[in-house]
Amino acid sequence: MSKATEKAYNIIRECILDGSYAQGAHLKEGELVDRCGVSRTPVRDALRQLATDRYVVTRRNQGVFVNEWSVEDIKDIFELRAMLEAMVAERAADNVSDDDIQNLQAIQSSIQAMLDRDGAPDVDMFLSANSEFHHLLLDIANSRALADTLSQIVQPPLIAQTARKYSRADLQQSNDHHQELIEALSAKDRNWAALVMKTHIIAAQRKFMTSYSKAFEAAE
Amino acid sequence: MSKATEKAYNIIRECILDGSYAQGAHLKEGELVDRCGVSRTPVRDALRQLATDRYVVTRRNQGVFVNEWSVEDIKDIFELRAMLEAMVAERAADNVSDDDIQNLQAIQSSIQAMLDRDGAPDVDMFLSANSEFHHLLLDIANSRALADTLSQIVQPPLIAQTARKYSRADLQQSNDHHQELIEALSAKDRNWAALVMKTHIIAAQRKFMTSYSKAFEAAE
DNA sequence: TTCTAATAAATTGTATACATTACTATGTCA
DNA sequence: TGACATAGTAATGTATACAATTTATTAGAA
Repeated sequence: MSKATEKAYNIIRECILDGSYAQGAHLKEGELVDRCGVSRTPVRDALRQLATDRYVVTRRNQGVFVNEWSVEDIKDIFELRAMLEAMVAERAADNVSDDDIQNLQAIQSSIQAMLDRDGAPDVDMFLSANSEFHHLLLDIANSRALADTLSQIVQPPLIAQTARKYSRADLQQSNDHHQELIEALSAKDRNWAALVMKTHIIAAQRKFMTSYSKAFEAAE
Repeated sequence: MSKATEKAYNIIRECILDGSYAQGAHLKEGELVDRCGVSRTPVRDALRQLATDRYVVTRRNQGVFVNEWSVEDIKDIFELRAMLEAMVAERAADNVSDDDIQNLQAIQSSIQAMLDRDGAPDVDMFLSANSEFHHLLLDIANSRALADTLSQIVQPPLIAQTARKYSRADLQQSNDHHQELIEALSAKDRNWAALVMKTHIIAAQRKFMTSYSKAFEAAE
């Protein structure tokens, strides 16, 4: 993405994530031009990219609207993601090197160190390290098809929106899963790795769905 | 997509599919404007859409290039598709109605009737009926996440490019798989359905890879 | 000759004016 | 009052001019 387009993309994306534009809201190009300080051309480019990333949907001659996700949609996304990430884990188990193990372990340990400190857990740190962990796995799995597909599945705004509600216990469980996954990879056991990963995602789903269902019901 | 954009999209896509633009070729906007008879704006929109559909890749300040697929990439795509379509089959088995079964059977029978006729098989008819069959399954499975994901996985030009090389026996086997899938769905047996579907895709992969590998080697 | 630097050409990125389409409000008729 | 037609407004779609960047060409020096 070029400079102006990227600027518009980030601003609009942030507005969707923080709720400035609610689900189903109509994003008007003129307004976005004012808000982003660039002309219509990069705004339109940004909107196309946001459509690719499923933040918005485009309707011909009508414009762009914030994508709406039902509870069923979210369930399906997690189910799909569990399957895809399990596939990543399997392939990673096939390809993994000693160096990879060390790198994964380093991320896991850094999260653990954060969790062991007193005070409120640093959720931002967790989110970025967690994302790093999964991306490293994707590298090891070495499949363009998987990487491309996952990048468009994991996006949905809703996840980023409510990921901050995890408790310390939730984060600890997640990092325990990471640890067990590293064991499975060290053993080059693709079945074990796949099952740990499915567990990991399904556990995340459960925690997400409880908080999301409430938010969803409250919104109606 | 709007009128002009759609026109440009179809023309450029066709040029990629028929090889006018080879893998890795640089698609220049100026040239495409001449070829499509529309201005740069819709041409650029079309290129963005082709990027989301994985026909091309975009490099900042450099332009758009025809996506290149290695043999490994193609393998991974089929593997991924097998898994996704199996998931579709499972969910379809859960949701399927009597009407759905009849509609699927109608498509299967129309393909069979075509195959039973003398002379060369009508590959175009097969491709469109086959696509109809899989889309109907996707409807029955009723998952936006799956539908969105599959729509971007099945795209790769290469498949459309060499699908025409299937023999009558290949097409018959494919339609036999469809028939068995309908049986599995009638029995509402999600495991059977998933396995038949995986078989279906893997068989297609095998046939595709043999012809594609040759084409790939010849091109070097 | 080969590498580098400067410059020219070509290409993409951005802004904006104009065209077309969809939406809204108003007023008329049933 | 309500439905429909119509005019006006506002939005998206398209074309084009201008800016920034990259790529190609040329000239010069080692």
